[in-house]
Amino acid sequence: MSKDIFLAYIKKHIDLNEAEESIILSKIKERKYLKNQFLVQQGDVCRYVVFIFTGCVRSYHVDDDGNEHTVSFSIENWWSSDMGSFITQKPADYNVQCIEPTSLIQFDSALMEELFETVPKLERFFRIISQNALVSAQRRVVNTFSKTARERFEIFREDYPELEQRVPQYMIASYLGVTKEFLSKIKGQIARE
Amino acid sequence: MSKDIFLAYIKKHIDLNEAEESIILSKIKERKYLKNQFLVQQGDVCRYVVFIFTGCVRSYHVDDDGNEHTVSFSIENWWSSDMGSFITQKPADYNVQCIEPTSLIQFDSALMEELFETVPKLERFFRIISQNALVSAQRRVVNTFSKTARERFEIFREDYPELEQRVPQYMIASYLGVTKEFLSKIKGQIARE
DNA sequence: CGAAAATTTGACATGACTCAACTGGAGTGG
DNA sequence: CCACTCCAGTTGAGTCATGTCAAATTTTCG
Repeated sequence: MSKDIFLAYIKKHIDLNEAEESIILSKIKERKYLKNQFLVQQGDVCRYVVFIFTGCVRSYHVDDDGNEHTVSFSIENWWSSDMGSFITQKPADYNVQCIEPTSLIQFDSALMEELFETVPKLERFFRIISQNALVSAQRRVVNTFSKTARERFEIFREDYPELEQRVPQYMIASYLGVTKEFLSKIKGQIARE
Repeated sequence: MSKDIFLAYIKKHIDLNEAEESIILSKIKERKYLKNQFLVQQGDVCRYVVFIFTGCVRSYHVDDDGNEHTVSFSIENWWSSDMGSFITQKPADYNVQCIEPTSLIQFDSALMEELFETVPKLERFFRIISQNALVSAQRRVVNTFSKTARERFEIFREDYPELEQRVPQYMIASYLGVTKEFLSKIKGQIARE
């Protein structure tokens, strides 16, 4: 059952006993979204952090010129949210939208706190997750500064080989920080070699 | 006393009782570094996370072409480390170097785990800290993609007004993701207005 | 004071963007 | 099942933001 996926995922990072497992199972439930549905819209307050069973979700910011900038793609066994908005309860900087039909667990603040109280180990779990995400985000900053668009694209392909198939090219461009036209030219250039 | 700064800082995020405070105080001690000393060198394994009382520390990556890319500046009441290396015990991607005489606390893995065991609330504390840092890092990625170098510089000035005085310009340039020459031209342009 | 480091400035080069036109599916509906 | 539209992707010409390199100037500090 899909909730077990979640337990298995937690147990990659911390140990859980039976009691803790059943507490967690009792508090979470699966929810489904359709392709193109929004989990958060930029400007709204983000009420949930989600854990994804199946599907794919994109977080992106639309700037003053109307250009989209993809912050992250989240797929099976990963998290998504506008954390800044979730924590501060201020308007979200990002849209969070399903780009496939998606099945997930939604955690609101109350549920989070309840889980932390009843299973304090989960603080550790989320600490570890957050630290890992921070390390990736910093690496992305450095890559953006030190690599050309083409290199970043090649790294992206290696790091997330499945995503290139699942995600429209213009979204990948906006994740890499280039225009869709330029990414297309890069692909052309690679193909010609 | 400077260790109290650390307690006060923790207490901005979580509550501590007397017992917890004294446990923490008993386990930490101040250490001083001179200007230009390295806390970590790229390629070494990072053994510490540090909390800074006074001074300033820079994390930066040197790429294959020999160019520096600043990941972060850390000053009073903030953290520094190569988290990726600290967590995985693999060679560090970053240099972490004092750019002022710096007084700090060093936490190695053993001390971290000991603190987490004796004061479990600290897991929560570090979760919160990490989440906040993640939010900033993501915002930085989006800014890099959506703003010009000049805009990024102006945002930097607003966000960290003190740093511009304390940090050499070429390091700021490498934090913003531009060359030192180009940042100089931006400043010239701003001054001329 | 003198040497090294940091910053400024200018000429030139280029990676990446803009805009506009074109191509090629993937629906949709008549 | 064809015609039409819509959206994604491609391609090319021209432009711009930023980089490179080298020289000149200023600041820092032993």
